[in-house]
Amino acid sequence: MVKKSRNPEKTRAHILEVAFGEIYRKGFQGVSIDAIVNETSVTKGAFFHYFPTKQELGYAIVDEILNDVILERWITPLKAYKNPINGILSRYKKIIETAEDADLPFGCPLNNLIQEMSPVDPIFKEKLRTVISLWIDKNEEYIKKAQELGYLKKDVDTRQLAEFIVMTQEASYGLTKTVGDKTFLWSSYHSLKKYLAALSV
Amino acid sequence: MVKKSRNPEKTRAHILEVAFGEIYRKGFQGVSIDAIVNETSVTKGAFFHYFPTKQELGYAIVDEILNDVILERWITPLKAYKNPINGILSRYKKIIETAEDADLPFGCPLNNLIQEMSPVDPIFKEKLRTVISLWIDKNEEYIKKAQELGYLKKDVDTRQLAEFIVMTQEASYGLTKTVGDKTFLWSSYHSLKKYLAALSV
DNA sequence: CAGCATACATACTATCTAGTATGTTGTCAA
DNA sequence: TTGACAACATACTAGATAGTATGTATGCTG
Repeated sequence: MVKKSRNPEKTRAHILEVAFGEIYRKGFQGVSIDAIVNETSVTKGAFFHYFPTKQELGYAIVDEILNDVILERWITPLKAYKNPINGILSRYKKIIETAEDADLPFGCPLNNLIQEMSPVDPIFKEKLRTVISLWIDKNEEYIKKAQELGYLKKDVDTRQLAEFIVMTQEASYGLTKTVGDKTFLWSSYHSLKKYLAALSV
Repeated sequence: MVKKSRNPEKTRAHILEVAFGEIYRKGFQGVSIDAIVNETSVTKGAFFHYFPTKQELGYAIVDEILNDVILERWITPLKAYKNPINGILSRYKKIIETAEDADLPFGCPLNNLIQEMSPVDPIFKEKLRTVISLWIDKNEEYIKKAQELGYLKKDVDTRQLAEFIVMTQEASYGLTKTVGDKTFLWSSYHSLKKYLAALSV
Protein backbone atom coordinates (compact mmCIF):
# COMPACT_ATOMS: atom_id res chain seq x y z
CA MET A 1 0.00 0.00 0.00
CA VAL A 2 1.70 3.09 -1.25
CA LYS A 3 1.01 6.47 0.34
CA LYS A 4 -0.40 8.83 -2.22
CA SER A 5 -0.46 12.57 -1.91
CA ARG A 6 -3.51 12.61 -4.13
CA ASN A 7 -6.67 10.61 -3.72
CA PRO A 8 -9.44 12.05 -5.84
CA GLU A 9 -12.24 9.85 -4.57
CA LYS A 10 -11.38 10.68 -1.02
CA THR A 11 -11.09 14.38 -1.78
CA ARG A 12 -14.49 14.43 -3.39
CA ALA A 13 -16.01 12.50 -0.53
CA HIS A 14 -14.34 14.86 1.91
CA ILE A 15 -15.82 17.92 0.22
CA LEU A 16 -19.24 16.29 0.13
CA GLU A 17 -19.09 15.42 3.81
CA VAL A 18 -18.03 18.89 4.91
CA ALA A 19 -20.58 20.54 2.63
CA PHE A 20 -23.30 18.30 4.05
CA GLY A 21 -22.50 19.51 7.56
CA GLU A 22 -22.29 23.16 6.61
CA ILE A 23 -25.54 23.03 4.66
CA TYR A 24 -27.17 21.23 7.55
CA ARG A 25 -26.25 24.06 9.86
CA LYS A 26 -26.60 27.11 7.63
CA GLY A 27 -28.93 26.05 4.86
CA PHE A 28 -28.09 25.58 1.21
CA GLN A 29 -28.55 29.19 0.19
CA GLY A 30 -27.18 30.39 3.48
CA VAL A 31 -23.78 28.79 3.08
CA SER A 32 -21.19 30.03 0.64
CA ILE A 33 -18.75 27.92 -1.31
CA ASP A 34 -15.98 29.92 0.31
CA ALA A 35 -17.29 28.94 3.72
CA ILE A 36 -17.39 25.30 2.70
CA VAL A 37 -13.87 25.16 1.31
CA ASN A 38 -12.58 26.99 4.37
CA GLU A 39 -13.74 24.03 6.45
CA THR A 40 -11.99 21.77 4.00
CA SER A 41 -8.36 20.88 3.51
CA VAL A 42 -8.62 21.83 -0.14
CA THR A 43 -9.25 25.03 -2.06
CA LYS A 44 -11.83 26.47 -4.37
CA GLY A 45 -10.02 25.07 -7.38
CA ALA A 46 -10.54 21.55 -6.12
CA PHE A 47 -14.15 22.26 -5.36
CA PHE A 48 -15.00 23.40 -8.85
CA HIS A 49 -12.94 20.59 -10.27
CA TYR A 50 -15.44 18.14 -8.78
CA PHE A 51 -18.63 20.18 -8.81
CA PRO A 52 -19.29 22.46 -11.77
CA THR A 53 -21.90 24.50 -9.87
CA LYS A 54 -23.21 24.90 -6.36
CA GLN A 55 -26.46 23.25 -7.39
CA GLU A 56 -24.61 20.16 -8.58
CA LEU A 57 -23.04 19.93 -5.15
CA GLY A 58 -26.50 20.01 -3.63
CA TYR A 59 -27.83 17.35 -5.97
CA ALA A 60 -24.84 15.14 -5.20
CA ILE A 61 -25.46 15.50 -1.48
CA VAL A 62 -29.05 14.36 -1.87
CA ASP A 63 -28.14 11.47 -4.16
CA GLU A 64 -24.98 10.27 -2.51
CA ILE A 65 -25.39 11.09 1.17
CA LEU A 66 -28.90 12.00 2.26
CA ASN A 67 -30.59 8.94 0.81
CA ASP A 68 -28.25 6.58 2.63
CA VAL A 69 -28.34 8.56 5.86
CA ILE A 70 -32.12 8.34 6.00
CA LEU A 71 -32.28 4.66 5.18
CA GLU A 72 -29.57 3.66 7.60
CA ARG A 73 -31.03 5.74 10.36
CA TRP A 74 -34.71 4.90 10.02
CA ILE A 75 -35.13 1.79 7.91
CA THR A 76 -32.19 -0.62 8.04
CA PRO A 77 -32.40 -1.14 11.82
CA LEU A 78 -35.99 -2.33 11.50
CA LYS A 79 -34.72 -5.65 10.21
CA ALA A 80 -33.79 -6.69 13.73
CA TYR A 81 -37.32 -6.60 15.12
CA LYS A 82 -39.91 -9.32 15.06
CA ASN A 83 -42.76 -6.87 15.30
CA PRO A 84 -41.99 -4.00 12.94
CA ILE A 85 -44.34 -1.71 14.84
CA ASN A 86 -42.21 -2.19 17.91
CA GLY A 87 -39.19 -1.67 15.73
CA ILE A 88 -40.42 1.67 14.46
CA LEU A 89 -41.16 2.89 17.97
CA SER A 90 -37.96 1.53 19.48
CA ARG A 91 -35.83 3.09 16.80
CA TYR A 92 -37.63 6.40 17.10
CA LYS A 93 -37.04 6.33 20.84
CA LYS A 94 -33.39 5.44 20.43
CA ILE A 95 -32.88 8.22 17.90
CA ILE A 96 -34.41 10.75 20.27
CA GLU A 97 -32.37 9.52 23.21
CA THR A 98 -29.09 9.64 21.34
CA ALA A 99 -29.75 12.97 19.64
CA GLU A 100 -27.04 15.46 20.57
CA ASP A 101 -28.37 18.62 22.17
CA ALA A 102 -26.07 20.63 19.95
CA ASP A 103 -27.85 19.27 16.89
CA LEU A 104 -31.40 19.96 18.04
CA PRO A 105 -31.52 23.51 16.68
CA PHE A 106 -30.68 22.24 13.22
CA GLY A 107 -33.48 19.75 12.70
CA CYS A 108 -33.48 17.01 10.12
CA PRO A 109 -31.25 17.56 7.08
CA LEU A 110 -33.83 16.07 4.73
CA ASN A 111 -36.67 18.19 6.04
CA ASN A 112 -34.46 21.28 5.95
CA LEU A 113 -33.68 20.81 2.30
CA ILE A 114 -37.28 20.07 1.43
CA GLN A 115 -38.50 23.24 3.09
CA GLU A 116 -35.79 25.42 1.63
CA MET A 117 -35.22 24.07 -1.85
CA SER A 118 -38.40 22.38 -3.07
CA PRO A 119 -40.19 25.61 -3.90
CA VAL A 120 -37.28 27.24 -5.70
CA ASP A 121 -35.57 24.38 -7.56
CA PRO A 122 -37.51 21.68 -9.41
CA ILE A 123 -34.55 19.31 -9.60
CA PHE A 124 -34.03 19.50 -5.86
CA LYS A 125 -37.75 19.01 -5.43
CA GLU A 126 -37.79 15.87 -7.52
CA LYS A 127 -34.73 14.37 -5.88
CA LEU A 128 -36.07 15.09 -2.41
CA ARG A 129 -39.45 13.69 -3.34
CA THR A 130 -37.69 10.50 -4.32
CA VAL A 131 -36.00 10.24 -0.93
CA ILE A 132 -39.27 10.83 0.92
CA SER A 133 -41.07 8.33 -1.27
CA LEU A 134 -38.44 5.70 -0.63
CA TRP A 135 -38.60 6.34 3.09
CA ILE A 136 -42.36 5.96 3.07
CA ASP A 137 -42.24 2.92 0.79
CA LYS A 138 -39.85 1.09 3.07
CA ASN A 139 -41.88 2.00 6.11
CA GLU A 140 -44.97 0.68 4.42
CA GLU A 141 -43.25 -2.59 3.64
CA TYR A 142 -42.58 -3.14 7.31
CA ILE A 143 -46.07 -2.05 8.27
CA LYS A 144 -47.55 -4.52 5.81
CA LYS A 145 -45.34 -7.18 7.29
CA ALA A 146 -46.62 -6.31 10.75
CA GLN A 147 -50.14 -6.59 9.44
CA GLU A 148 -49.48 -9.97 7.86
CA LEU A 149 -47.92 -11.19 11.09
CA GLY A 150 -51.06 -10.21 12.94
CA TYR A 151 -49.60 -7.35 14.94
CA LEU A 152 -51.71 -4.72 13.24
CA LYS A 153 -55.43 -4.53 12.58
CA LYS A 154 -56.44 -5.71 9.13
CA ASP A 155 -58.37 -2.58 8.23
CA VAL A 156 -55.43 -0.23 8.70
CA ASP A 157 -54.51 1.66 5.52
CA THR A 158 -50.81 0.83 5.41
CA ARG A 159 -49.91 3.60 3.00
CA GLN A 160 -51.66 6.21 5.06
CA LEU A 161 -50.02 4.98 8.22
CA ALA A 162 -46.57 4.97 6.64
CA GLU A 163 -47.10 8.54 5.46
CA PHE A 164 -48.33 9.57 8.86
CA ILE A 165 -45.34 8.08 10.67
CA VAL A 166 -42.85 9.83 8.44
CA MET A 167 -44.76 13.09 8.70
CA THR A 168 -44.86 12.83 12.47
CA GLN A 169 -41.16 12.19 12.72
CA GLU A 170 -40.23 15.00 10.39
CA ALA A 171 -42.63 17.38 12.07
CA SER A 172 -41.23 16.80 15.53
CA TYR A 173 -37.76 17.61 14.26
CA GLY A 174 -39.06 20.69 12.55
CA LEU A 175 -40.66 22.23 15.60
CA THR A 176 -37.73 21.20 17.75
CA LYS A 177 -35.66 23.75 15.87
CA THR A 178 -37.49 26.58 17.51
CA VAL A 179 -37.30 25.36 21.11
CA GLY A 180 -33.90 23.67 21.26
CA ASP A 181 -34.88 20.84 23.60
CA LYS A 182 -36.52 17.46 23.19
CA THR A 183 -40.03 18.47 24.26
CA PHE A 184 -41.59 18.03 20.85
CA LEU A 185 -39.60 14.92 20.10
CA TRP A 186 -40.89 13.12 23.18
CA SER A 187 -44.37 14.50 22.78
CA SER A 188 -44.44 13.19 19.25
CA TYR A 189 -43.03 9.84 20.29
CA HIS A 190 -45.61 9.28 22.99
CA SER A 191 -48.49 10.33 20.77
CA LEU A 192 -47.32 8.07 17.98
CA LYS A 193 -46.97 5.23 20.46
CA LYS A 194 -50.53 5.72 21.64
CA TYR A 195 -51.80 5.88 18.10
CA LEU A 196 -50.01 2.72 17.06
CA ALA A 197 -51.29 0.98 20.17
CA ALA A 198 -54.82 1.87 19.12
CA LEU A 199 -54.21 0.33 15.70
CA SER A 200 -52.55 -2.80 17.06
CA VAL A 201 -54.37 -6.01 17.75
CA MET B 1 -62.57 62.20 4.03
CA VAL B 2 -59.72 63.95 2.31
CA LYS B 3 -57.65 62.14 -0.27
CA LYS B 4 -54.04 62.20 0.78
CA SER B 5 -51.10 61.61 -1.47
CA ARG B 6 -49.28 60.27 1.55
CA ASN B 7 -50.46 57.69 4.01
CA PRO B 8 -47.56 56.38 6.06
CA GLU B 9 -49.47 53.67 7.90
CA LYS B 10 -50.85 52.33 4.68
CA THR B 11 -47.47 52.48 2.99
CA ARG B 12 -45.87 50.54 5.80
CA ALA B 13 -48.65 47.98 5.79
CA HIS B 14 -48.36 47.69 2.03
CA ILE B 15 -44.64 46.96 2.23
CA LEU B 16 -45.23 44.42 4.97
CA GLU B 17 -47.93 42.67 3.00
CA VAL B 18 -45.89 42.45 -0.19
CA ALA B 19 -42.81 41.34 1.72
CA PHE B 20 -44.84 38.65 3.46
CA GLY B 21 -45.88 37.21 0.11
CA GLU B 22 -42.41 37.37 -1.41
CA ILE B 23 -40.80 35.78 1.64
CA TYR B 24 -43.50 33.12 1.62
CA ARG B 25 -42.57 32.19 -1.92
CA LYS B 26 -38.82 32.68 -1.98
CA GLY B 27 -37.73 32.43 1.62
CA PHE B 28 -36.36 35.19 3.79
CA GLN B 29 -32.76 34.85 2.69
CA GLY B 30 -33.80 33.99 -0.81
CA VAL B 31 -35.60 37.24 -1.46
CA SER B 32 -33.82 40.55 -1.93
CA ILE B 33 -35.01 43.92 -0.79
CA ASP B 34 -34.82 45.06 -4.38
CA ALA B 35 -37.15 42.25 -5.36
CA ILE B 36 -39.58 43.26 -2.64
CA VAL B 37 -39.68 46.93 -3.51
CA ASN B 38 -40.07 46.06 -7.18
CA GLU B 39 -43.36 44.39 -6.28
CA THR B 40 -44.28 47.51 -4.37
CA SER B 41 -45.52 50.91 -5.45
CA VAL B 42 -42.74 52.55 -3.47
CA THR B 43 -38.96 52.62 -3.66
CA LYS B 44 -35.99 51.56 -1.63
CA GLY B 45 -35.94 54.89 0.15
CA ALA B 46 -39.37 54.28 1.55
CA PHE B 47 -38.44 50.77 2.54
CA PHE B 48 -35.47 51.80 4.63
CA HIS B 49 -37.45 54.66 6.04
CA TYR B 50 -39.75 52.15 7.72
CA PHE B 51 -37.39 49.23 8.28
CA PRO B 52 -33.80 49.97 9.27
CA THR B 53 -32.60 46.50 8.28
CA LYS B 54 -33.88 43.44 6.48
CA GLN B 55 -34.01 41.57 9.77
CA GLU B 56 -36.30 44.20 11.28
CA LEU B 57 -38.65 43.65 8.37
CA GLY B 58 -38.66 39.96 9.15
CA TYR B 59 -39.32 40.53 12.83
CA ALA B 60 -42.16 42.91 11.99
CA ILE B 61 -43.73 40.32 9.72
CA VAL B 62 -43.72 37.74 12.50
CA ASP B 63 -45.05 40.17 15.09
CA GLU B 64 -47.58 42.03 13.02
CA ILE B 65 -48.77 39.56 10.40
CA LEU B 66 -47.88 35.95 11.05
CA ASN B 67 -49.27 35.80 14.56
CA ASP B 68 -52.68 37.06 13.45
CA VAL B 69 -52.74 34.93 10.33
CA ILE B 70 -52.20 31.78 12.36
CA LEU B 71 -54.75 32.63 15.00
CA GLU B 72 -57.44 33.68 12.55
CA ARG B 73 -56.88 30.66 10.41
CA TRP B 74 -56.62 27.94 13.02
CA ILE B 75 -57.97 29.22 16.32
CA THR B 76 -60.63 31.89 16.01
CA PRO B 77 -63.01 29.72 13.97
CA LEU B 78 -63.07 27.11 16.74
CA LYS B 79 -65.39 29.35 18.73
CA ALA B 80 -68.29 28.31 16.55
CA TYR B 81 -68.21 24.64 17.46
CA LYS B 82 -69.90 22.96 20.40
CA ASN B 83 -67.40 20.11 20.40
CA PRO B 84 -63.94 21.64 19.91
CA ILE B 85 -62.57 18.33 18.66
CA ASN B 86 -65.05 18.44 15.82
CA GLY B 87 -64.09 22.06 15.34
CA ILE B 88 -60.43 21.28 14.97
CA LEU B 89 -61.15 18.55 12.44
CA SER B 90 -63.73 20.54 10.52
CA ARG B 91 -61.47 23.54 10.25
CA TYR B 92 -58.53 21.41 9.18
CA LYS B 93 -60.71 19.83 6.51
CA LYS B 94 -61.97 23.19 5.32
CA ILE B 95 -58.47 24.60 5.14
CA ILE B 96 -57.31 21.67 3.05
CA GLU B 97 -60.32 21.91 0.75
CA THR B 98 -59.91 25.59 0.13
CA ALA B 99 -56.13 25.52 -0.26
CA GLU B 100 -55.15 26.87 -3.65
CA ASP B 101 -53.14 24.44 -5.74
CA ALA B 102 -50.79 27.25 -6.63
CA ASP B 103 -49.90 27.68 -2.95
CA LEU B 104 -49.20 24.03 -2.19
CA PRO B 105 -45.53 24.17 -3.21
CA PHE B 106 -44.94 26.96 -0.73
CA GLY B 107 -46.12 25.30 2.45
CA CYS B 108 -46.99 27.13 5.63
CA PRO B 109 -45.41 30.56 6.12
CA LEU B 110 -44.84 29.94 9.82
CA ASN B 111 -43.20 26.57 9.30
CA ASN B 112 -41.08 27.99 6.49
CA LEU B 113 -39.69 30.71 8.69
CA ILE B 114 -39.08 28.33 11.57
CA GLN B 115 -37.11 25.96 9.40
CA GLU B 116 -35.11 28.66 7.69
CA MET B 117 -34.49 31.24 10.38
CA SER B 118 -34.57 29.55 13.78
CA PRO B 119 -31.10 28.04 13.48
CA VAL B 120 -29.40 31.17 12.20
CA ASP B 121 -31.11 34.04 14.07
CA PRO B 122 -31.94 33.85 17.79
CA ILE B 123 -34.40 36.73 17.65
CA PHE B 124 -36.34 35.09 14.86
CA LYS B 125 -36.18 31.86 16.81
CA GLU B 126 -37.64 33.43 19.92
CA LYS B 127 -40.39 35.27 18.06
CA LEU B 128 -41.37 32.16 16.15
CA ARG B 129 -41.32 30.10 19.31
CA THR B 130 -43.79 32.55 20.77
CA VAL B 131 -46.16 32.12 17.84
CA ILE B 132 -45.97 28.33 18.05
CA SER B 133 -46.50 28.42 21.80
CA LEU B 134 -49.55 30.59 21.44
CA TRP B 135 -50.97 28.33 18.76
CA ILE B 136 -50.47 25.30 20.98
CA ASP B 137 -51.78 27.11 24.06
CA LYS B 138 -54.98 28.08 22.33
CA ASN B 139 -55.43 24.62 20.95
CA GLU B 140 -54.97 23.19 24.41
CA GLU B 141 -57.61 25.51 25.81
CA TYR B 142 -60.14 24.11 23.39
CA ILE B 143 -59.01 20.57 24.01
CA LYS B 144 -59.43 21.05 27.74
CA LYS B 145 -62.86 22.45 27.09
CA ALA B 146 -63.71 19.37 25.06
CA GLN B 147 -62.50 17.23 27.91
CA GLU B 148 -64.58 19.14 30.44
CA LEU B 149 -67.62 18.83 28.21
CA GLY B 150 -67.12 15.10 28.14
CA TYR B 151 -66.16 14.77 24.50
CA LEU B 152 -62.66 13.60 25.28
CA LYS B 153 -61.39 10.86 27.56
CA LYS B 154 -60.30 12.11 30.97
CA ASP B 155 -56.85 10.55 30.84
CA VAL B 156 -55.79 12.37 27.69
CA ASP B 157 -52.75 14.61 28.20
CA THR B 158 -54.14 17.83 26.77
CA ARG B 159 -50.78 19.51 26.33
CA GLN B 160 -49.35 16.54 24.49
CA LEU B 161 -52.39 16.35 22.26
CA ALA B 162 -52.27 20.04 21.45
CA GLU B 163 -48.62 19.74 20.51
CA PHE B 164 -49.32 16.70 18.42
CA ILE B 165 -52.12 18.37 16.50
CA VAL B 166 -50.02 21.40 15.64
CA MET B 167 -47.09 19.20 14.69
CA THR B 168 -49.30 17.10 12.46
CA GLN B 169 -50.73 20.09 10.69
CA GLU B 170 -47.37 21.72 10.15
CA ALA B 171 -45.81 18.48 9.03
CA SER B 172 -48.41 17.81 6.38
CA TYR B 173 -47.79 21.24 4.91
CA GLY B 174 -44.07 20.66 5.00
CA LEU B 175 -44.09 17.44 3.04
CA THR B 176 -46.69 18.82 0.66
CA LYS B 177 -44.03 21.18 -0.64
CA THR B 178 -42.19 18.34 -2.28
CA VAL B 179 -45.14 16.71 -4.03
CA GLY B 180 -47.32 19.66 -4.99
CA ASP B 181 -50.68 17.98 -4.41
CA LYS B 182 -52.91 17.34 -1.42
CA THR B 183 -51.91 13.73 -0.81
CA PHE B 184 -50.14 14.39 2.46
CA LEU B 185 -52.72 16.89 3.62
CA TRP B 186 -55.54 14.40 3.28
CA SER B 187 -53.49 11.57 4.63
CA SER B 188 -52.67 13.63 7.66
CA TYR B 189 -56.27 14.72 8.11
CA HIS B 190 -57.62 11.18 8.05
CA SER B 191 -54.97 9.90 10.42
CA LEU B 192 -55.60 12.71 12.84
CA LYS B 193 -59.31 12.06 12.63
CA LYS B 194 -58.80 8.42 13.47
CA TYR B 195 -56.53 9.30 16.35
CA LEU B 196 -58.95 11.79 17.81
CA ALA B 197 -61.76 9.29 17.45
CA ALA B 198 -59.73 6.84 19.50
CA LEU B 199 -59.30 9.44 22.22
CA SER B 200 -62.92 10.52 22.19
CA VAL B 201 -65.54 9.13 24.49
C1' DC C 1 -47.49 81.40 5.45
C1' DA C 2 -43.01 80.05 7.17
C1' DG C 3 -40.47 76.48 8.44
C1' DC C 4 -39.70 72.05 9.70
C1' DA C 5 -40.12 67.13 10.32
C1' DT C 6 -41.70 63.25 8.02
C1' DA C 7 -42.20 60.63 3.94
C1' DC C 8 -40.50 59.39 0.32
C1' DA C 9 -37.08 59.05 -4.36
C1' DT C 10 -32.45 58.47 -6.64
C1' DA C 11 -27.92 57.40 -6.95
C1' DC C 12 -24.19 55.34 -5.16
C1' DT C 13 -20.98 51.93 -2.52
C1' DA C 14 -18.75 48.23 0.01
C1' DT C 15 -19.05 43.55 0.42
C1' DC C 16 -20.11 39.08 -0.60
C1' DT C 17 -20.51 35.31 -3.78
C1' DA C 18 -20.59 32.02 -7.70
C1' DG C 19 -17.86 31.16 -11.10
C1' DT C 20 -13.55 31.68 -14.28
C1' DA C 21 -8.86 32.01 -15.89
C1' DT C 22 -4.69 30.48 -15.40
C1' DG C 23 -0.96 28.42 -13.27
C1' DT C 24 1.39 24.39 -10.85
C1' DT C 25 2.09 19.74 -9.29
C1' DG C 26 1.51 14.85 -8.96
C1' DT C 27 0.73 10.32 -11.29
C1' DC C 28 0.73 7.02 -14.62
C1' DA C 29 1.21 4.92 -19.03
C1' DA C 30 4.04 4.25 -22.93
C1' DT D 1 12.21 9.07 -18.68
C1' DT D 2 8.84 11.74 -20.43
C1' DG D 3 4.87 13.75 -21.92
C1' DA D 4 0.09 14.25 -20.88
C1' DC D 5 -3.70 14.62 -18.34
C1' DA D 6 -5.96 14.76 -13.99
C1' DA D 7 -5.84 17.00 -9.58
C1' DC D 8 -5.35 20.57 -7.46
C1' DA D 9 -3.93 25.99 -6.08
C1' DT D 10 -4.22 31.13 -6.74
C1' DA D 11 -5.87 35.22 -8.45
C1' DC D 12 -9.28 37.48 -10.46
C1' DT D 13 -14.18 39.11 -12.19
C1' DA D 14 -18.99 40.14 -12.95
C1' DG D 15 -23.12 40.51 -10.73
C1' DA D 16 -26.03 40.76 -6.84
C1' DT D 17 -27.24 42.73 -2.48
C1' DA D 18 -27.81 45.28 1.99
C1' DG D 19 -27.26 49.49 3.24
C1' DT D 20 -25.99 54.70 2.78
C1' DA D 21 -25.83 59.43 1.20
C1' DT D 22 -28.27 62.80 -0.37
C1' DG D 23 -31.88 65.12 -2.37
C1' DT D 24 -36.89 66.52 -2.80
C1' DA D 25 -41.72 66.87 -1.88
C1' DT D 26 -45.62 66.86 1.30
C1' DG D 27 -48.33 68.35 4.96
C1' DC D 28 -48.79 69.91 9.56
C1' DT D 29 -47.92 73.36 13.18
C1' DG D 30 -47.16 77.59 15.15
